[in-house]
Parts: sequence; C-alpha cells; structure tokens
Amino acid sequence: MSEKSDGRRGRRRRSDADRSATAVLEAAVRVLGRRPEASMEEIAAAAGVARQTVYAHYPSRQALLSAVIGKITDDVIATIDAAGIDTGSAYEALMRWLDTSWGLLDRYPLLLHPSVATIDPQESHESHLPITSRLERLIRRGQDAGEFNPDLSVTWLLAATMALGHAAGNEVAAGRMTSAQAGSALRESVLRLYRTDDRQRVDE
Amino acid sequence: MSEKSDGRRGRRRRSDADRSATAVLEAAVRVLGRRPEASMEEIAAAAGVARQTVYAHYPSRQALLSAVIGKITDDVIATIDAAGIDTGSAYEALMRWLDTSWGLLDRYPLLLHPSVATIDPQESHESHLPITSRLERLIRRGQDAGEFNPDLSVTWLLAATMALGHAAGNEVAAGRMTSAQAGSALRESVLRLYRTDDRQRVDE
DNA sequence: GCTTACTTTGACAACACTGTCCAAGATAAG
DNA sequence: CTTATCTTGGACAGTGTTGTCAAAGTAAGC
Repeated sequence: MSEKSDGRRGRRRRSDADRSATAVLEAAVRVLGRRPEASMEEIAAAAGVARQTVYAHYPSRQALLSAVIGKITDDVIATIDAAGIDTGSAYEALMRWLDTSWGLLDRYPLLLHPSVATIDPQESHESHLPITSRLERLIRRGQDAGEFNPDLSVTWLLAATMALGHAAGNEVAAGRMTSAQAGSALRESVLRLYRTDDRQRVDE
Repeated sequence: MSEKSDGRRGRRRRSDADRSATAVLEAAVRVLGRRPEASMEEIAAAAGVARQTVYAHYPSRQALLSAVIGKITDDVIATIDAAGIDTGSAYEALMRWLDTSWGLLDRYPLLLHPSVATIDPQESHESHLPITSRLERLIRRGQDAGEFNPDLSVTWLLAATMALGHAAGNEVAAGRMTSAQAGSALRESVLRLYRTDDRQRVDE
C-alpha cells in the first residue's frame, strides 16, 4: 500500500524525487494534521518545495489527502496491534489501548479536533474504522466477561471514549492541561465509565 | 442588543425589510448551524431572498455570523438561567443543566461538532463562555460541598462534560442512537464522572 | 561528462466566493 | 395616490483556490 512500485523500464526513480515525495508527504501529515483546510501552497512551503512539485507526485489534493490518511492509518494500526489488545484481562487491555492511543493522538493531531469528518466524511469513517473496531471488540470482550459496566451500550462507550480522548488532546493543545495531567484524567474518566458499580478503584 | 433602533427621522422602517432581515437571520442559524462554511448564496436561498438582500441587512459575512452567534447565545443563556442552576443540591442542578443543555444541542447543532472553533476561534470561545462559566460555577459548588468527585479537576470535568455532550449529539445525528438513548447514556456517563466513589447510584 | 529524469519558475485557465454598484420593478407607508 | 424604501437581477472587480503547461535549470545515473 505504501510502496509505489511503478514498473518503469528505463532508469530507476531518481533519489531526489523520492526525497521530495516523502518530504511532501511528511509535511502534509504535519500541516494537514493541524489544519485540514490548509492550501497546497502551505504544504509545499512546509515541505520546502514548489507547489508544482507537489503536483508532480500527487496529482490532486484528494490524492495527497488519501496518501496522508493511509500513512497515518498504517502506523496507527501497527502501533495498536503491537500493544496486544486481545491478551490479558479486558481491564488491562483497555489501559494499554488508552496509553497507546493517547500517544498516537499526541503524534497525529489530525485524529483529533480538526474534525477529520469535515474534510471527507466517507474516507474518514473508514480510516477510523481500524481503530474503533479494535476498541469495539475489546469492549465486547470486557462486557461479556463481566469486567465492564453492561449498562452502557457498546456504541456509546465507543463514542464516549473517543470523545474523551479528543477532549484530553484539546485541553493539552489549548495549554489548559499538561500532557501528563490530561493522560491521567483520561484514564481515570474512562475507568469510571467502564467499571462495574461494585468494583473498587484499583490503580494507584 | 437585539433591537436595532436606528434613529431615522423620515418614514418608519418598512415591514418587509424587517421580515427579510429576520428570515435571513433564521436561515443563517439553520444553515450555518449545519455547515459553517456555507456560502452567502446558500443562506440567501434558504431564506428565500436574493443574495444582495442579505448584504442589504448584514454588510459582511462576518457581521452575519456575529448576529447568528449572538442570537444563539442570547437564547442559550436565557434557557440555562431559567433552569436555575444555582438552587438545590449540586447533583440536582447538574441533572437540570444536562437536560437543558441537551435540549439546546438538539435545537442548535451549531454548538456541536462542526467545530465552531474552525470558523472563528476567538468569537467561538467567547460564545461558549456563558455556557461553560455557568457549569464551571456549578462544578465548583459541587466539589466544595463534597457532592462531586474531587479527584478530577474543574477544567477537565468541564471539558469532559462538553465532549460527552457533543458525542451524544453526534451519535443521534449519525443515526446510531435515538435522542432518548443518547440523553440517558449522557446522564449516566456524566454521573459516573462526577460522583464520589462511595456514592451509590441514585437515579432510577 | 553526457544524457535524461526531475525540479523550478512563471504564467495561465477555470472556478468559487465575497463584496459592490446600478437600474428597474415591486410594495409598503404616508 | 405618491413617494420613499425595499428587492432583485445583472454585471463586475478582487481574491484565493486547484490544476495545467512550457521552458529553463539542476542533479542523478551511467
């Protein structure tokens, strides 16, 4: 998915072309992450190339956007899967999921506020799917095992968890909380949503 | 604030001018509520007037936007104040605040996701202030009285509450939950965030 | 060092939007 | 009925965007 192996017969792809392409992609991740409505001009400037060079590698704004989403999604999936959501108790796994996702939100603010949905509802929902579907599975497992509060629906817990994550990211971005404060508040809050009523607090 | 009493000396302001102005404002609330990036053309069409007529009453897009925000804010403040946030137990007041705000979110989707912040961070923060400041006062009162969980900061409870409200609104908008389901999930979730650890569930 | 792929610069068309002006035509106020 | 006010359609300047093209410069590959 990431490798573009266009079968050219002639010479190899020149190295600076590669450099430009990746520079543009990385700049796009950075810039569009903060402001999805940023112009191609801005992205080009951030990448240190001319605007036309961007078009040399990505034929349209939409294409660049897709590449950005793809890159982020790949990374996100890999990171989450590496955290091993399906092992251990659901509670434990949830905490791991939270820490991992919190780190990802830090790295990719695009997953946050700027409402990815604003830019492309279709593609954004699909891009979120690999993240949410894993959490959804985890929630189901926890509820089935009696570890998680069964009063709140899976749908809602999913939405609420994402919303709290977004909120935490925002508070940090707005400078109202430190990353550590927000992270701990997020854990505590999610725990309160998920735990069964009889469960006492466990974490320190 | 709402009355524009321009001291004309000659004839009175014509009635159709008034009608147009309010039609435009109402249409703007509706249209910009859903999509803040909507063009003046769209708003005019929704109001059933020509684009130039919009400019006859609101000299610029920004002016119209301010009027929209002002109108919504006025209504929101009045509605919340009417709910009497400062009387009764903090818990009780919180539930009243929630119900009221939930209704408002239903009425003004602009307060929701479309990230008002996207359109004008400055003005949006000020427009949210009358809402958040009242909740903030309530949270403080509850924590001081020992009714609310003191482990989570006022700042965070504020952000988390708003976030959950937004999430609930979205779930309804996306058709994944009914308004009743989302409302009850919202109450339950907020309750879980605010209550002290020893408190047992009270609501039905 | 020569060839070729890539980049850059500048210019340009197409489009959408905001904001303005004017000249009729419609209509409410007196 | 008269008149000031309002609405409307057409036109237009200004701006900012995406996307394309061609010519000239630059650097990688052999």
